[in-house]
Amino acid sequence: MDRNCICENCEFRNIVFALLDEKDVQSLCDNKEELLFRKGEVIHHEGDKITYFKYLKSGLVKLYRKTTSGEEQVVTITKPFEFVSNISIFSEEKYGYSVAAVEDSVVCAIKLDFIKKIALENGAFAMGLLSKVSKVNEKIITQTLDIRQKNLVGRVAYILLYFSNEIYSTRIFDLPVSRKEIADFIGMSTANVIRTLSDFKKEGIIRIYGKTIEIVDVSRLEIMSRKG
Amino acid sequence: MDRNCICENCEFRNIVFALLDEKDVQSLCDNKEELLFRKGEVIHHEGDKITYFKYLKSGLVKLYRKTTSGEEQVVTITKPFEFVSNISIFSEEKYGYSVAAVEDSVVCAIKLDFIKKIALENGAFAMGLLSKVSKVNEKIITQTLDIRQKNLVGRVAYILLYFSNEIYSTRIFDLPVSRKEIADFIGMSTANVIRTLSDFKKEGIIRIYGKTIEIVDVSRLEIMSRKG
DNA sequence: CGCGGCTTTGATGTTCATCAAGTAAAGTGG
DNA sequence: CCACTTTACTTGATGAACATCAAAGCCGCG
Repeated sequence: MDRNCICENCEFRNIVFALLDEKDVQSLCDNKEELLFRKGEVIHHEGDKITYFKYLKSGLVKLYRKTTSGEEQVVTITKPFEFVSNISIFSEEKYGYSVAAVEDSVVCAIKLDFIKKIALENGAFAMGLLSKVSKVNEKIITQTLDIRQKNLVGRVAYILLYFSNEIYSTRIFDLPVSRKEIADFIGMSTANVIRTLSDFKKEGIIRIYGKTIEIVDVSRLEIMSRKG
Repeated sequence: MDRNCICENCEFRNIVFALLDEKDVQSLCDNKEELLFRKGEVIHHEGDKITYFKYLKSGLVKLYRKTTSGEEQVVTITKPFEFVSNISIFSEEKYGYSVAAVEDSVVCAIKLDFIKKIALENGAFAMGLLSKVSKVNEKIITQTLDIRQKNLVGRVAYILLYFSNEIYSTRIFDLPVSRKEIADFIGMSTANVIRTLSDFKKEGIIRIYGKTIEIVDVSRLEIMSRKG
């Protein structure tokens, strides 16, 4: 029982597992699996039964769903230590959204029953979960509403700033998704996303080398993001 | 201590307060306030400090926020027993959204600290909250994504079906909001919302008597809602 | 009964999707 | 490693969808 548990030092512990005692962290460790997904691989499909509490340890994933007309609608793209087994994990039987890796990703999966059992016994832990779930959902809602209020130019600018500020924290980065995926994310046509990126390039706001984007003029991009 | 507590029979008890014992329900009763808001009155503004756990007992409310360009963006319109002190109540200090009554409404308000205290001691109760919060958030996300994927005609059809099916459960009802508010909800211009309603009327899909709407041909409306 | 806000309709212009055709890039199999 | 195939990207031209503007009708309220 005194063997080492790597969960003890997991960064995620401070986010929702801070309030577990040693015994619980130990059995957490026994109940978890770490899974590697390569770029492009699907972590789960919408409609799959929810049996695991999953979160992203490293990499990058996209949440998406199929629309009635068969196209793909990207809900959000999210980085480590946000839930992956979004959104409905504590309210539904089945996933409402698919999740796929857009970069090589490591997912930590814990049996949902186990999480629920601990939460029932430990109100503080349950409240930690509640707070985290709220935060994640709130982010998605805010982002979706933010995007909705903008026009084409504003949306493309927003996405570039999102990757730069929220995901990579750097002015130069590799786009982890295709132009089409960006289009599915912001609800515009692929051709117009590309056109807008070209326009930004012509105006000297960004530089493009294939998948690599460099933001040259952050403040102008911010202005464009604030509506159009 | 054996005086009657009306909370005991409140319909909301079965939704999240089912797992409280008598003592807790009693002190819940002592800690709550019921507030009446007239149509048009604001229940709280975005940016206000969150101190109460609030839910709608009767009536109808809209969640909304101001966009950067100063317009109003309606997040959702929600009926009794959904949270009003949405969305960030367990994760933020301040409201991210305003809430206003669109019909005369009764709101039950309980000190948030009190709710948190109970949740910390009672994991089952906390899990009930978690489940309910997830469900409410999920609904908002799904609705926002559903609206986003539709065109003008589809959005107007969707809203009519939403009021008819989700809110009023009847084919003939009084619109609780102005045309402009519908426009702010579905992200289209007021003029085009009106035009589309007129078109539906001309085609015999609905009948309009001022604020009163009668849905004549549900199935055609459903077809229009499924994309355009 | 007159004023202001909500509603309606038409005309005009902008924004954006779609289509098409071509180029670059990235797999695939020999 | 090269030829081949496929998939992603790019750009222009066209038309559809939608916003905006303006003018008029309606309705409630003081």
